[in-house]
Amino acid sequence: MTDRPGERLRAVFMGTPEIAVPALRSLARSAIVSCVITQPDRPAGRGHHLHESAVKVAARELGLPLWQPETLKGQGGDPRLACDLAVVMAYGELLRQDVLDRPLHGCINLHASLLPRWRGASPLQAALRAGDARTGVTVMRMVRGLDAGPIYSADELPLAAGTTLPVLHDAMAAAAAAALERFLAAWPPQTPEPQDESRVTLCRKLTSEDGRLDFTLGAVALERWVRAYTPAPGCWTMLSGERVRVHALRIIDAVDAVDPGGGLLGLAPGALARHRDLIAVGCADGAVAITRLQPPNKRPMDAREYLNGHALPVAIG
RNA sequence: CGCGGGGUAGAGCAGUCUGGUAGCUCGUCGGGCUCAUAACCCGAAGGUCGGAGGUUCAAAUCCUUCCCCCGCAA
Repeated sequence: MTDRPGERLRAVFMGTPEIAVPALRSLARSAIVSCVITQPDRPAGRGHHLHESAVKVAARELGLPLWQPETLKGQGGDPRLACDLAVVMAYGELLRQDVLDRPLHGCINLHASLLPRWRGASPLQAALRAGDARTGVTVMRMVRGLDAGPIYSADELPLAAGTTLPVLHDAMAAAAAAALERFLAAWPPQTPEPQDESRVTLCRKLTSEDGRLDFTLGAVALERWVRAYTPAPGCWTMLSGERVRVHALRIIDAVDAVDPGGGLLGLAPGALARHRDLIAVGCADGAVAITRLQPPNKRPMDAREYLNGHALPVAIG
C-alpha cells in the first residue's frame, strides 16, 4: 500500500469536532494511525470548564497517540508529523506549507461540500440555507489556501426538502468516512482535478448574530434559514422584549390563512398575530408560523405550550 | 471558581419580596348543545409546590444544604 509493498499505510489524522469522528474510525481500520492531532482542551460551556474535542475522546477509545499543539505554526519538523499521509477533516487551523509538505505523500482533506462550492467553515449550514438540491463530501489534496486543492473525488448527497441540520450532519460524517475508505482502498490515488475557480463560493464561520431573523425576507428564505441554523448557531428573534430562540418555523399557506379576521397572509413584515395555536409573523411575501421556540432560561417548547402560559407576544424584531 | 435564570397537577405559567386551607390557560375523563367541530356550556379527576434539614402556632413563601434543567458568553 505504500512504497513498501506489503506494509500498511502510516497515517496522521487531524480533526476536532464530532463530524470528523467517523472518518477517524475509518482511517484506524484502513491504516496505521501514528498520531491524532486535535485542538487543545479549551474552557467552554457553562462554568468554563475544560472541554475535550470529540476527536480526542474517540482517539482515546481507539488507543491512538494524541497530540494537541496550541498551533502547528513552525511545527513542520516535529517527528509526530512523520507519516505516509495526513488526513484532515475540520481540524480548526489552516496548515502552513512546512506541515503540508511533511507527510511523504502530502495531506488530504475531507470537506463537507461539493467544492468549489462552499469553501469555508460552515458548508452544511450554507448548503441548507441556500436551498441547494444536493451537497456532498469532497476529497482533495491540500494546498495552501482555504479548501482550494485539486479534487480526488466528490460524493453527492441529495438534499430532500425539509432536511434538517442534524440529519445532514450525520449523513455527511458517514459519507466522509466512506469516501476516505474508498480513497485508501484505491491507493495510490489518481492525479486530482483542479477546482474551477470561477465557481467558488465561500461560507464563513457563523456566530449567534448570524441567526437573528430578518422578517423582511420571504417565507421560503426564513424557513430554510431556521432549518439550516438549528441547533447551531441557532436562530432567534426578540419577542415581547425577550430574546427567544426559534427552533422551528413553517410557511403559512392559504389553508391556514382562512380565518374570519381577514387572513394572515396580509400581515406586514414583522407583524404578529395569533391564529389558534399558531404564532404567525408577517414577512416579505406572506407569513410564517413559529412552531417551536425557547424563551430565555427555558426548554424548547411548541407554540401551543408557549401560548398556554404567555400572553400573545406583542413586539418582534 | 465567567455572568445569569429556573424546578408549583400530563404541558405552559401565576403565587415567593409583604408566611396563614394552591390558582390560571391548555390537555385528560364524564355529561350537554350541534348536521358537525379544533367551537360553546356544565361537571370531575389529577399536586407530599425538585430532595433533605432548620426557624415558626403555621412554610410553595424565610434560613442552610444537596440534586437537576436552561439562557448568555466562550
